[in-house]
Order: sequence, then structure tokens, then C-alpha cells
Amino acid sequence: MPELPEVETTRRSFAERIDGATVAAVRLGKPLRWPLGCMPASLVGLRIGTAARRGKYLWLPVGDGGLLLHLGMSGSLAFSEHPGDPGAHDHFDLVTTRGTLRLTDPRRFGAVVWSLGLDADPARKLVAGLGLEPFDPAFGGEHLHRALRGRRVAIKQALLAGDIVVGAGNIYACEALFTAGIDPRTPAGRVSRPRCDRLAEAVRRILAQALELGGSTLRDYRDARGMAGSFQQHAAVYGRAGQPCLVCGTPVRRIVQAQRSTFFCPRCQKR
DNA sequence: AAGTGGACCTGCTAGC
DNA sequence: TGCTAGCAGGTCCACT
Repeated sequence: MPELPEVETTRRSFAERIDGATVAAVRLGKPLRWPLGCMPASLVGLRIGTAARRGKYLWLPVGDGGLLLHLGMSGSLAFSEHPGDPGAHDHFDLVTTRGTLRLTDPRRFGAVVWSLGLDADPARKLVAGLGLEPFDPAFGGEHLHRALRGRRVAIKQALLAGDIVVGAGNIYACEALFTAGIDPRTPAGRVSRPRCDRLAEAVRRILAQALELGGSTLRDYRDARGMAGSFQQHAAVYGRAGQPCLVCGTPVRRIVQAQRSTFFCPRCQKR
């Protein structure tokens, strides 16, 4: 599910309410991607700080450390109105003096990890390889061009890898490449400097637009207040295989790259 | 070193 | 109606 716009929308939807609250209890469901790494009971009584985001990770300060959360493919966080009856896919409850924040994640690719800081293990290890934030002023055509130099993977895969720029997952990488007019199969190292300028700008514009629309709700994504996103209604190519390109009318194509679907317009997007 | 494929796990849908 | 194959928003790891 969650790419940067969904994760950031989620963060904004719970950060204010939970900031300054105290942990009253922690409940664990089935195991997630990694073990929590501390005794849940030891969190009780600790004060929660202001939630932050790095890439698609959320960082929730708790006491002298914090929880690094990832929503995986199918995760969502929500304030639970019925904290007494967890469902089959509710795998983490943070019961606080300001409500219960509950992680629901059917596929369990998500994670909740205790760490003494973002720069302490294990959080540091998970965040270490991440690229620039897309809205960091340092992210632009120059950075992109330099980082892509010598890379032979397709540009789509280079964007998804997250070591150059974070936040664009499968939906927004497809959309950004469409906006920039770049064929997703183009070898990354062969994207010219001017096209890198356009691509960096497209990544920012698409993510900003998605953020304004509260992200994409393809299936079940909701923010912590239960609000769905609506970017999917504005997608130019993602999920539109066979339908006419909104610009030129050519049918949108679906191909597979690195075992993931890629959608693009074979006419508007060039190598 | 960079690139590739498999792994993790569950649910939904299209097609027979 | 019921079964099955294929697909889904992510990312880590082992291997070449």
C-alpha cells in the first residue's frame, strides 16, 4: 500500500493527537517482519513524542528511544475505537492516554521495531541506505544524474530501489516517469541531464499532488482517522492497462520489471 | 559492485 | 457455485 504520500498522510493524521501522551499498554498480535526487540511491558509509562517520517518509515519517539514503524504492502495505522477486540490482522496496539493506535496489516510485511534512536541500531541499519527525501532541496536533476551514472538497470527500477530518492513506490514511480515522458525501460545511466531535471521535478510534483489528495486508496488504505485517499482517480497510467492514454489516446501498456507491474504510454514516453 | 531472483504472507478477483 | 492462478501499495537477502 503505502508509499510516501500514504505514510506522510498517516503521520499527519495521528502525530498531533498522540504527541505528549503516555504509553498505558502494548499488545502484540502475530509476528511482523522483525521482532519488536524489547519487552512491550517496559514501554508502559513512557512519554510519546512527535512522530517523524524518513522515506516510508515512521519514527515515533517513546521515552529515551522510539519505535520505527513500516506499513509494508498492506499495513495501516488507525485510532481504534474498540481496543478490546482486535481483529485477525491487528498485530500491534499502542494503548496510550490519548487513545489506542492500532497497526492492521493482513500480509504482515510491516514492522515495528524498538530502537534507542534513529541513529542507533537497529533503526540506523534500516534507514542507512536510504536516498534523499524528494522535497530535500539537494534532490534535483544534478543529484539524480550523478547517482544514475553507470547504472544499467532500467530507470523505473532505479527509482524504486530507494537508494537515490525515497518515497516513490510502484504507483508514483510509474506516474512520475509518465509525467517526465521517459520510457521506464530506459537504462538508468542513459537518462540525460535535462531529462533528469524533468524527472526529479516530476517525482516531486507527483508526490506533492498525491499528498494533497491524501494518497491513493486502491483497496483498503486509510489514514489514522479513517480517511481514504483519492489520487488513484487522477492516475494517468497506473492500473490503466489497455485504456487510452489521457494525452494521446494510445492504449496504456503493462509490462513486468523486476517482478512488478509497470504501466506506461508507449507513445508519450521515450527512451 | 551491480544486477537478479526468491522470500516473506494473506486476500481478492478473474477465469474456467 | 467452486477451485485455481495470478496479482497486490515493499524491501531484505543470497547468489552470480
